[in-house]
Amino acid sequence: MSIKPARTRIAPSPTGHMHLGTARVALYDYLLAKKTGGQFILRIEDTDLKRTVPGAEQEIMDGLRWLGLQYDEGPDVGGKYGPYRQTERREIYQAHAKILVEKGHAYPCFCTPDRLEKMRQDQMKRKENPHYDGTCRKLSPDEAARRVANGEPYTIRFKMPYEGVTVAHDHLRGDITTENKQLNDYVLLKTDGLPTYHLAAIVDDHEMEITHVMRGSEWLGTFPLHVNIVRAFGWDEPVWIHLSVFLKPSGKGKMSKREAAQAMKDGYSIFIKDMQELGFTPEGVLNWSALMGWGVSEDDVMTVSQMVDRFTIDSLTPSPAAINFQKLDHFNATHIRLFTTEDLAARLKPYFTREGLNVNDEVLLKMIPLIRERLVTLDDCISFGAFFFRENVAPNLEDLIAKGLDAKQTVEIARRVYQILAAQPDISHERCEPPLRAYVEESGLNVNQVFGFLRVATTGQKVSPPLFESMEIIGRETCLRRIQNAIAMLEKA
RNA sequence: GCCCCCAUCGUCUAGUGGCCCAGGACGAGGCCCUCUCAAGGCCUAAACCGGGAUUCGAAUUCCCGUGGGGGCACCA
Repeated sequence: MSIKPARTRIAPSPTGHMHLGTARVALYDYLLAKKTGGQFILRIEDTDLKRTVPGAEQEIMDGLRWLGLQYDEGPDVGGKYGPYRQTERREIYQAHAKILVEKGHAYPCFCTPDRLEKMRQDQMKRKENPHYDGTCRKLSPDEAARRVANGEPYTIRFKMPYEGVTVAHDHLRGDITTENKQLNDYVLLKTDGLPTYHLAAIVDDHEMEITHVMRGSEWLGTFPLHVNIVRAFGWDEPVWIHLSVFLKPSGKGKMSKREAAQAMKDGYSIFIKDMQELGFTPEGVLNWSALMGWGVSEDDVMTVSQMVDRFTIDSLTPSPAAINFQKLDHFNATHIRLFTTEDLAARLKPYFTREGLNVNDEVLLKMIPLIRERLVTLDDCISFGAFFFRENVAPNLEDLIAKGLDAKQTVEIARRVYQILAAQPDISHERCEPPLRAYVEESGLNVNQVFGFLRVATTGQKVSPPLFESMEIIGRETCLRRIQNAIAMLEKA
């Protein structure tokens, strides 16, 4: 691990919802920057005007902030390497494209999309690899300049060597050798004057002094191109790290729209914006995604600061990883148990409020220790603890009836239980459990028959936090009233 | 079709020639604890894709298959 401060960047394009994969790369970028005392940068790659969707940029910024991956430089925070939105940097790319043309590494191309498309069709028909045929590469500089001056629309293409090989070095995969004839004269600058990714990313990474480029392995195909562009400029290369992609849970192929929809049905998502709503925590999501593609030998529950301590780019893994949502549950639940009561209270409150419940802060603080280890997602607090904040509960009659008994027999139990509890000066755990246990003993009933009734009567549900601790929080008056209601229900049955 | 990448339990991974009859985590199963549900504790099953080669010795190196993934745009 280099001790020199690293400058890393996450460079998403605002073309849709922020994906889990983006979050993971951002996390690694963040970890490396923090570990080395460097900077983590957000750059928006919005050069495809047709695909840019309104709000997507904001979603990315919100997503990063929600995750706690605050960038040191970016469109909305500034920085001395700005602007951080590529559409605001078009002159920079045009100037650089010009440099490449002047150095003989690029050339203007006047071929129309129609001609290109026809050319491609012909090549396919002849079973050749689709590639630019080099028509405009043969143009003399003078003629090219004349046609440009004439106002003819043109693109700038990179002049890829026809012969030889390009050796590009990836930190995780070693040297990757590609025959140059496999490569293409890619377009660097489009007719609209905006750059393609290939030019924009390379220029920006250099201009912004990015030291480590982490990106998805879908860029491996054009990796040799990028390396050639850097070399054509005569610049130093960053450390390149191509991360593997995420596969769908079955491991067969990457996540598609269909899988994303299925995940949503199961209460999961691959989009960051959904995570909070589904009750996931930044800690859980981060810890989970960190471990897909990063090999940590043991004790893999980590906070972000622990991740910073342990992170090295050498421990990243190159193989594709299947998404495993069960593991998300595990990490989420584990982190929830690590939160302080106060912290958890603040995080839970919005979910209760969302449910239309009026939260009493004192009660909230008291009930949290009871439900904490039962929560997998934050919104589970509703099913486990909504009854704490309701005036009345509405149990099902069949749940109320003790197992193996009928309504009539249960009424007997209920009355007895009421009597016992009403006789207590308070409804504390210490006070209530012993006499109730004694009653179970002498009546010959089993614990679940008695406690089960009480649980359903007081909480309204069959599954709840520990009974006596819960009753203590619910309070004497409310408990007794709820038991009375239950008795009334049973009597009517 | 062509090119590139990847390959250890079902899944995520540790392992950089002997420490490995392969370790951890999730998940699964069992037991304990127990007022429900959890949590927790203990235990079990579960993997080096196949074939060659190098070596005294290979999960670890090299070849060839096979499988999987990605790419072949004036998209990123």
